[in-house]
Amino acid sequence: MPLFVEVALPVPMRQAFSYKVPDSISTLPKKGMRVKVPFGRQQLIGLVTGISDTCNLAPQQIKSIIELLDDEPLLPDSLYKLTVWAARYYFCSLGQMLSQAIPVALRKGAEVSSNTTTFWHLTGAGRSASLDTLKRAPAQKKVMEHLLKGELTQDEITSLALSKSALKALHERAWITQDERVNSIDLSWRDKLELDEDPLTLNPEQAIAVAMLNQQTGYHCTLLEGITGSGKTEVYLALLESILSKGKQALILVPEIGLTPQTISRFKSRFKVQVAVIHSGLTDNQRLAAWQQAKSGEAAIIIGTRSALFTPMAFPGVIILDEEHDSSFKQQEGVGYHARDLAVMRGHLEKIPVLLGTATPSLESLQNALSGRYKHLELGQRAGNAEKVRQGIIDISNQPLNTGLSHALLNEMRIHLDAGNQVLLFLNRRGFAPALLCHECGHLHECDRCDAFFTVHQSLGEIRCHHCGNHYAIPKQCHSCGSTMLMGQGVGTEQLANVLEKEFPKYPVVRIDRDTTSRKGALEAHLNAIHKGEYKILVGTQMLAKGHHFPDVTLVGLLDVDGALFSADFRAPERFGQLYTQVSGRAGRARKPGTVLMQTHQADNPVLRELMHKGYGEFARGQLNERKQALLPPAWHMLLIRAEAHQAVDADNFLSQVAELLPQNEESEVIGPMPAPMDKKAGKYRRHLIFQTKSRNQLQHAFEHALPQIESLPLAKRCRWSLDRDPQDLL
DNA sequence: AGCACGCCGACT
DNA sequence: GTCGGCGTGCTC
Repeated sequence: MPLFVEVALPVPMRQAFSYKVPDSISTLPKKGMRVKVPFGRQQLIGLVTGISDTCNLAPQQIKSIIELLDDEPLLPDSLYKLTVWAARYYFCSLGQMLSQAIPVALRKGAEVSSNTTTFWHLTGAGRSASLDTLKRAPAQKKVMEHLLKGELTQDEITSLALSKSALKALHERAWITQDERVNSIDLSWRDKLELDEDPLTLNPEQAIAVAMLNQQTGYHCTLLEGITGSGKTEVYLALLESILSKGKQALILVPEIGLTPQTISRFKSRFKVQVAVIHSGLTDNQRLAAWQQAKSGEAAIIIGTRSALFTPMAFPGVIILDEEHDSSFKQQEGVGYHARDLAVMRGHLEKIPVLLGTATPSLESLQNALSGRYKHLELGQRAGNAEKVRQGIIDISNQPLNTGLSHALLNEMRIHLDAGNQVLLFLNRRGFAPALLCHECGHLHECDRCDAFFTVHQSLGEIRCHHCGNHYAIPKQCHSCGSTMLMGQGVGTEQLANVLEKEFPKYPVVRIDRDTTSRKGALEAHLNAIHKGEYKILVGTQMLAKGHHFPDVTLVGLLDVDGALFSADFRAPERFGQLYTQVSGRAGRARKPGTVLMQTHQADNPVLRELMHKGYGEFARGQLNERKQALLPPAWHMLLIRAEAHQAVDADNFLSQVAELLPQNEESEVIGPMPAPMDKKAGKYRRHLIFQTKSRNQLQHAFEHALPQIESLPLAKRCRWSLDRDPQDLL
């Protein structure tokens, strides 16, 4: 009887493909095993998603599997289910989602080392046999000579390039034999957990949080809202101790490994267990090794970024997601999955607790905590006796500015610098100047491929578009009127650093942005130098705010508050509130009191005032209310449909047709099509359509219904389009 | 997503 | 005359 399998392939088509299982394949394929199949003119590796003895395709259309790559399903059932759920939720093909969920090495067909090892050794007959009788079988003689020295594993046989047929012949002669032995996996940590250092004494808040967490059984999601310095990591460690001592593993997700080496080393140095750290510096094979350690249960703790969410665990115990508000947990390219949301779903499926930690909860998690879906734990006390920061607003309306710096800020900087401290300035614009302006005709030089101005990079002698990478030498004459009176308009980090060097010649300046840290290890080197005090003035973009601790920084200046508050992006205020809270929580730790100053034209802005005086918690609740009023996430649910075409009308018409296919009523709304905030990018026109519904299920059902019709629209082939569920930004 | 086929501009 | 640009179409 012929046997057919359904295979999910890493292609964007939302369908499975059927293949015949040839007689040459003796093992029965099972759901979740990898197969190599012919696909068009190429060969792909996919996962079996179904087995059946019938197929309704015409026989000549069906090809056969080339190879079955596994002898058992690759993923535990819970992870397979998670992936199926995610593919449905994010409206992508199962194959695409599955290929996100397995290590690259396995995607390329690497072998999963099995739990057993095959050993070859001599039999009694073999030992007493005379090698002279093998004169005419040199290959067999070679095998015998090797085995006389001791037994060999199958892998060693392969690497010694010993002949397979010689092995077979000797086996038939009963001179040699093989046996399978279960690999010794060291799981001793499960029986007796040993600590490498003593836990710190918890303060009452921490102790209560740990007690609450330890009470839970099965699935539970907890938001741990702990202000900077309140000791969240110590709570994680205490929770880990109880999980590990039960013989269960922990998966810890962090925004970016390179940025939090201190936190990682705390996990590593507390327990005498194997810790698998999955970071971007690993090769495909190292990643696979870490994956297998987690799968076998050898690694008790697994620490990684977004993609580590899919790491299988033999003894799942807990998932901890640190800095849960961080936007890097949402994948931006391809399938835009959110590791935080999937972590919660994984916790459900594995029946284990999930802990989300942050000083500045995302509005999504805050809403869940307030509504009671998540348990809400708060840590409000700072460990140690750091003093509260001084905060202030500098009103720069009608104030003379020196390259974006007010007198008030410069004076304050001088005081802090002269006292021997460091000063940190945030400016969210890279480069020298955000635009090149003609002083005579007022022409601003615009990228010819995007709807954006060129940024001037003085040191590189070029103008560069930050949206597509397009760049030219700085023009000598205006492109519009030919005047040579060209000047930079606005201030970027490069120019700011230059001016500060002149203004404060005694104090070395360092600039941290994507331009100065693109080289691998450059960021770490800069951070080290800052910690050693080699620099006194730190100029940087958002990336300087992420998880760094600078104990000698006593003054933080935010130069471009207005830009952050008045953005086309509905999440901009939330992100600003998080940034502000993170930096003000870090200014002046230890004995030194810190000061945070914001320059703005909107000194009376109620949002700013609320953030300053009432703190992030109140601010976030206010923002949550505004989102509810505006029917924005997380109150409503959003799907962003992006379309891109050479002709703007193609994208427009396509999205209009999509809009027709979607329901519009009191609980379901379609906005657009409208030009994307960056209308033209890299020479293509971009349009957006937003589909919003009151409930998650409405969105799911309505769009699932519309999707096949959308895919069959003729225009769907004329433009490039993509779906982004729960979009992080609309740019 | 790849990969091939296919039809129009600047080069040996 | 060809090499190569990317538009379009197909993949069990």
